[in-house]
Amino acid sequence: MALSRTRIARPVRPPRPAGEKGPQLQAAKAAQTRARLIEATVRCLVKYGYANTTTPKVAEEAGLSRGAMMHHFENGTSLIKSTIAELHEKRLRAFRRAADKPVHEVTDLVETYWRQLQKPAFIAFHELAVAARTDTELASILKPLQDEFSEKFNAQAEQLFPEWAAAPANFALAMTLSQTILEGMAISLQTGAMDEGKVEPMLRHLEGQIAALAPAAPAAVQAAAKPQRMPRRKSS
Amino acid sequence: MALSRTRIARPVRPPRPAGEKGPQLQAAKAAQTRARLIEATVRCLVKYGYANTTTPKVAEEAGLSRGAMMHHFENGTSLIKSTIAELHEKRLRAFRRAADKPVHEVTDLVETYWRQLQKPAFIAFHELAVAARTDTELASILKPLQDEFSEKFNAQAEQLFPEWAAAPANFALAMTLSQTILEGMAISLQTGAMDEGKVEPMLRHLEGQIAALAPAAPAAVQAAAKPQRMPRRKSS
DNA sequence: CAAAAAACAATCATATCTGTCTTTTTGTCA
DNA sequence: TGACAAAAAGACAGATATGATTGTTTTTTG
Repeated sequence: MALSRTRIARPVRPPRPAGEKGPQLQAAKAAQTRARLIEATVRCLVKYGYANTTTPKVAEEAGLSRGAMMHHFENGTSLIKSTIAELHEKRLRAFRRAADKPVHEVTDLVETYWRQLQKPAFIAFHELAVAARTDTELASILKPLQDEFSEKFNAQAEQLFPEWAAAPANFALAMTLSQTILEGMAISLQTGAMDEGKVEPMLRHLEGQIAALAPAAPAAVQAAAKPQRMPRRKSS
Repeated sequence: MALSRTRIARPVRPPRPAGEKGPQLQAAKAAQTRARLIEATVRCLVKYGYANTTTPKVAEEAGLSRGAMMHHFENGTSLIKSTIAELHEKRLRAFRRAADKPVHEVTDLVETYWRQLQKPAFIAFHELAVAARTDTELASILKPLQDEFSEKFNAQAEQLFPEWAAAPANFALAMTLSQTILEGMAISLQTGAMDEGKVEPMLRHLEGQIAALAPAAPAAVQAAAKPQRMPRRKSS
C-alpha cells in the first residue's frame, strides 16, 4: 500500500454544525461500515500481505466500492492508521480478558500469549512491523504502540504474579524470554522456517524455564512435567 | 517487486553458437555485472524492503540502466531467484568458514550464528521469507532452501559437537531453542519490538541453557535452570 | 414534504512498475 | 581495419494503484 508521502489535509468541514440532537442511526451505520472496512483490511493483510493490501482489494473484501471507502477514510494512510489502532486495542483487550480468568499459574501467561499469537491479528501486526522497518511514517505510528504493549504486557504480568517483585532481573529476563521465544516461533511457523512438531517441546521448555526463574519457586521443576492440557488448534 | 504472475518463458536462444574459443574477458565482465546487480538487489531489500524493491531501484543502485539490467536478467523474477540463490550460498559459506576456526566451545555456535544474524543478508532473507508467506511462487523457491539450511545447520553442529549424539532429544531442543531465540531477537530488534539492552542477558541465558542441556554437562551455569527431563523424541 | 447532509458509486488524471522492443556503444576477432 | 556480437541505454505500451472529482441514492431534519 506504500503509505503515500504525507499530504496536507485540506480543512475538514465541521462534521456536525451543532452538537445538539444530532442523528444517531446514520452515525451508527457509519461506524459499522468503518469497522467493516477495518476488518477487511486485517483480512487483506493476512491474505495478501502489507505490500499487496491495496485500496481496491480492501474495498472488494468489504463489499464496498472504492469511492465509498474513500468517503470513510480519505486516504489509504488513514485506513492503515485506524487499522493499527484497532489491532492494538484488540491485543490489549485480549490481555485484559485473560487477566480476568480465575486460574493464574506461572505458565498461564505462556499459554495465553501463545494462543494470542495464533490469531490473525498477530500476523497482520507482524506484516505491519516488517513494513515499518523501511517506512518511517508507518514506523512512527507503530513504534509507540509497540512500546505501550510491551509496557502493559509487563505490568500485567507483574500485577498477576507479585511474588516476582523480589527478583526484578529474573522477571525481566522471563518476560523477554517469553516474548522472544513465542513470537519467534509464531513467525517461524508462518514463514515456514520451522516445523510444527517442534512447538510442543519448546513450549514445555519455556514453561520450565520460567518456573526455574521464579523467585520462591515451589517445586518449580515439576511444573515442566505437568501434563499438557491445552488443545492447540490453528486459528483460521 | 511482486514477482509477476508466472509467464511462459520464450525459447532462450543458445547463448553461445559453439562453445569453442568463446570470449573470456567479456564473459568475466558479464559475470561481474551480474554479481553487482545481485548485490544491489540485496541492498535494496535491506533499504526499501521487498515490496519496494523494484527494477528501476535496483538498476539505479547498481549504477546501470534498466535496459542493461534486463539484458542480464530477463525479468524481475529471474533476478530475485538469483539473489535468493546467492544469499543461500552465502549463508552456507559463512557457516562452513566458521566451522574451520580452531576453537569450538558449545557457546561458539551461539556467538557465530548471532553474528550472522546481524549482517544484511539475514535482513534480506527475512524480507523474502515474509513476502513468501503470501506469494506461492516465492515460497516454492524459498522453502527448499530453508529446509536445506536447517538441515545443514544441524549437521554442522552435530559434527562439531559429537558428544551430543548421546542425547538426540536435547540436541534437537538446543538447536531449535538457539534458532528461535536468536532469529526472534534479530527480528525483534529490526522491527523495533525489542530493546537493544536486552540482548546481552538473553545471549548469556541461552548459552547457559545450552550448557545445561549438554549431555556431559559439567557443573551447569548457576543462573541457568537445572536440566529438566525432556520429552523423548521418537527415533526417526 | 422538501432541503441538506451523509453514504455510496463511478470516472478521470497522474504516477509508477513491468516486460518488450529498438537503438547506440563497446569490445572481440577475422 | 571492419564485421559482429555482447553490453548498455533508451523508448514504448499495458497494467494497476492512488487521490481527486463528480454524480446518484438514501437518510435525517426543518
